[in-house]
Amino acid sequence: MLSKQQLIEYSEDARKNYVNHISIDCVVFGFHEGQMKVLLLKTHNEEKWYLPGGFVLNEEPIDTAAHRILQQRTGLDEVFLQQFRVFGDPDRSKVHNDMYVDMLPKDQNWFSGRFISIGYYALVDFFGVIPHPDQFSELCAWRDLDDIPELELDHEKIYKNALDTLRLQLNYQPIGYNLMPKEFTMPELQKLYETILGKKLDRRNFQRRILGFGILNRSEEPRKGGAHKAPYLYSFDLENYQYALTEGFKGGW
Amino acid sequence: MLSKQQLIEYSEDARKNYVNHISIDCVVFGFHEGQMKVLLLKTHNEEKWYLPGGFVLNEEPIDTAAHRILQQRTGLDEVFLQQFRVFGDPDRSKVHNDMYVDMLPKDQNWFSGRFISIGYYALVDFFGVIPHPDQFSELCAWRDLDDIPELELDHEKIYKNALDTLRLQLNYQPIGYNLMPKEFTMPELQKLYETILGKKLDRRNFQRRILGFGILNRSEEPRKGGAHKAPYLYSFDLENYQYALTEGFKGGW
DNA sequence: TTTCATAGTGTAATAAGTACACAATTGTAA
DNA sequence: TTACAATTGTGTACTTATTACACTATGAAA
Repeated sequence: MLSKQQLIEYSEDARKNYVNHISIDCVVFGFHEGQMKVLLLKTHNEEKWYLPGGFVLNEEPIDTAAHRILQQRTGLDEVFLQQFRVFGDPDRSKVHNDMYVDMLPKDQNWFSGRFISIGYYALVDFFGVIPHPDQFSELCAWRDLDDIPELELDHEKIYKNALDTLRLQLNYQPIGYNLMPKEFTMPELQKLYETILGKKLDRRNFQRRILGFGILNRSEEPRKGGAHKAPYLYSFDLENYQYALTEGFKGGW
Repeated sequence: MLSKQQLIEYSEDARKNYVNHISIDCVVFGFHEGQMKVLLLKTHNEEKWYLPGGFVLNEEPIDTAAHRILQQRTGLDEVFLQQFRVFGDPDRSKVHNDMYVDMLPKDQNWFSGRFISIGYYALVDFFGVIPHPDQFSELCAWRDLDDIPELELDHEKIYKNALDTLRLQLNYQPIGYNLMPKEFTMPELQKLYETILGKKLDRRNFQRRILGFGILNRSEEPRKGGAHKAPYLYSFDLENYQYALTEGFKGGW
């Protein structure tokens, strides 16, 4: 929560530079040590968790705004970003309206009105991210998919909706390129799918299917290191990957 | 285009009642005589065509706003409506900004600013619709999918995006209930799919597939009338249809 | 009653998805 | 050095979906 002085400054700046009534919320997915993770913010001195978000500059395309917001939270310039839904319940930001209602009169108070939020989800390279809290937060951190804290406002709804969308996308888009390192083993890639879907997959069938997409190259040298047979290393065939991204996997009708 | 007096009245009303910077545009699909159709508006004394659209009331959920807007254009209370994408290019409403810029000072002019538009598509019963032009338009009319005029602003992009989304949805959702009459023949339903997809399908395979979804009931009595074998009549099994709507058709992963 | 238009139906071939088991390789500990 | 544990690579039979394709049936009009 902002102090009165902070609110005055924030509001003045925001009212001048941002499009009123519009916000952006991002669900940022990363993958590390066999676990899917989401980037969350925790406010100062409170156990209140939020999705990273922000507003749209007056002359800024909304996708650019989402990239800018993510750049600020993660340090990353190029991420896979996709809008997936608008959240426009009139009461969705009521908590924030009420929080600041007494501090500033309505016509000066950035948080006095309703915000309709555009939901984006991002797939990012875990190691590329340097989490930066925003001015409302003391902490910006990864949380495991199966250890998400209670989220404020309607952010749980937004997060769940993003995950559902991502699961659906698995059926007609490749997604690993933005989440995996350059080289990876088949079991590692399988783990990514399993953690997104929240269920186990059959090793052999997974391999056949994913290879069938034709977006992987196998390198000659396997990776050694464990007390077991050395797995092959794979990397994405960028050309085919890009093609699959735009064309989709299976025809349907 | 509004006259100055109209603009003053419209702006005053809109600025009081609607959420600024947000608009809604609807792509309304109907089906009649084997042709997929879209509902379009034509402005007074000009050959300018638009998608039906509107704004969000101050305390109104966005889905409700979309329903209200559609109710005003079609007279229909219950339609299948789905948001599919946000269009937020800062220049997208530039033509309208410029059109009215000299008539009213910025702070009073509803059309002075940028509008970020939430795209909805609707599937409606063709015969239920009584098209009502809005105050900008002299005509509200159905146009065949293969005879869409040039559209103003970014409405062509919105329309095409809606159609693409609809085509994708065919793969994991039933869609006919909102477009077909109570009873229909298999060839009629096939025509719907063909006109959405813009291509011919095989009769026998279509039938097997659609029956496989388990959302159709066949009535005993066929429909007579043509100089050919009388086709069976089908209707949707609402319970299964509803289930398929929420659960989707095929599993994928 | 013949003909035309269009509906109903089935089957073989191919491709995709599922379930399941054994052999190979690496590092570690006996 | 050898046996073992862990985990990888690979193949096959079975089932289910998809595709391609052709004949028979019926109702109305000539």
